[in-house]
Amino acid sequence: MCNQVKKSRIESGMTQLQLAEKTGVTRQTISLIEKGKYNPTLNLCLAICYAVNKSLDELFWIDRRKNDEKDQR
Amino acid sequence: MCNQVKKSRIESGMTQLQLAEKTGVTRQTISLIEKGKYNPTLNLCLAICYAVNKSLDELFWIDRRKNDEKDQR
DNA sequence: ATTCAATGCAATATATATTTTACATTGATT
DNA sequence: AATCAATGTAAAATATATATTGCATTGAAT
Repeated sequence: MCNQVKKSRIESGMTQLQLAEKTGVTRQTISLIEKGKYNPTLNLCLAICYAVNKSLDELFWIDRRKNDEKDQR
Repeated sequence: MCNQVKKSRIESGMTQLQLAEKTGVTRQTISLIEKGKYNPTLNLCLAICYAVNKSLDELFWIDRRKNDEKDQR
């Protein structure tokens, strides 16, 4: 519902663990990012992009949040 | 040399302080991001995009790092 | 030559992203 | 029905993004 990481990872035929290893983080980190419960770091976003061969916009762009939505920065 | 934040901020006619206020962070945070010394959070990247009306790719994309470059995640 | 806005930068404090370890569930395979 | 890979999740620990405060410099304007 938030980002396209899970979709792209599956399209790339990778498991969470494989993507985690390829990007140098933990499986939980990948899991939580896919669940939209994490606010990942730019460098990690880029690493994921490289791993699944997508751009930042393709994986992480979110149309301008409505101004009444709470954001956690 | 790393991202296009400073360039886009200036084109938008904003000062570091104005961009900081608009994105809900501190001036130092903006300063360090522009200097490429910070690894900002995705939500902050998005807030900056919205503030200067650019996409993630336009502001933050970095072509796949050479594999001998150190990365700090 | 002063003033002031904009910026760079440093030290310490705080919030939060990420790790570590561990356990539970589901679905496929045997 | 037992095993195993893939995933979800939780608590505590660690690393690091961000805030806070404060001072220095530069350049434009007066």
